[in-house]
Amino acid sequence: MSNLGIGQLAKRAGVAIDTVRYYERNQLLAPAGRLASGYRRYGESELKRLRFIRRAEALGFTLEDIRGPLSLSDERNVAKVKRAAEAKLTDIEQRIAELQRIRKGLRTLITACPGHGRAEACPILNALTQENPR
Amino acid sequence: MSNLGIGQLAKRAGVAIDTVRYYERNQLLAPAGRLASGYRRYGESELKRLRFIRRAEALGFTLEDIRGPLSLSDERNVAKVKRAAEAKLTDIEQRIAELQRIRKGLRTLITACPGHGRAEACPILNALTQENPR
DNA sequence: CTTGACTCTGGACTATGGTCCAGACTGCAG
DNA sequence: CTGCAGTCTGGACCATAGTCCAGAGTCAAG
Repeated sequence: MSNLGIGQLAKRAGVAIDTVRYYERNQLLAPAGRLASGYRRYGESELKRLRFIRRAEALGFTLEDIRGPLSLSDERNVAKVKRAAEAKLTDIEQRIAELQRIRKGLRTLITACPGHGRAEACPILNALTQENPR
Repeated sequence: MSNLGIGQLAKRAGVAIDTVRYYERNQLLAPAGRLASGYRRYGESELKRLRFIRRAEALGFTLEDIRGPLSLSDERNVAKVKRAAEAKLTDIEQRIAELQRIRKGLRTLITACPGHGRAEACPILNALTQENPR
């Protein structure tokens, strides 16, 4: 271990090989060391970084966030990381609120719709069709 | 009214001209009638359809949903429309649940993070870095 | 008839996060 | 040494929902 080809690294991190190269191209991963042949070589630190990225994604961070506030060089900057997490939380809360608004609308319409009969009796169609849907 | 150019139609429906043409290209709108010059002409029904599409989008339907279950030919099929609305509700609820899971994780980490000091004392960084984050 | 606004077309481009491909080269086991 | 698996590169492509552009043609007011 700790001297991995790109295939082994990808497998251990649970990502595709192309994803590793994509991350390198997009500065999420530092350029890998190379063998004389040009083959990339990785150690434990790259594996950790890759797992770091995956966990950050699972917390709702975009790759752009990870490139920026959560970048390699900032992994030790606690204050910046906390601010990034707070900003992301605000963002997530707004998305939840928006989806809840949509859910409420759908629930209201579904409850009121008999599921058969004339289109004019279907509140879903009416809501979509009328000038002032409610 | 009821004999509109694409510009008037777009303005009344509150969308961009390019969006109207995009919808036509993608079968969300039937091919428009044409003048001898090739200019598209629209009436009230197209305006209604366009507004229908916009409202459906606001309820979380994708253009693919609108092309399918909410297509022009199905606007009168109450049972199908209700099923589509129910499926969309389920979808929205799953997205909400996922975001709530993420929100919970972020809140826990933010609350526990002092916002300064050693990186090792920052639960956000620990969660992202460690093998078994919690 | 001129002028400016409107419209036409096909195709390129945006952001996001990758995925896939061809053609060439390398590493390693037998 | 052969052969197969692994890797290299640059670039094309996916979905989503449009947006923008150039170059050409058209409509309507004055």
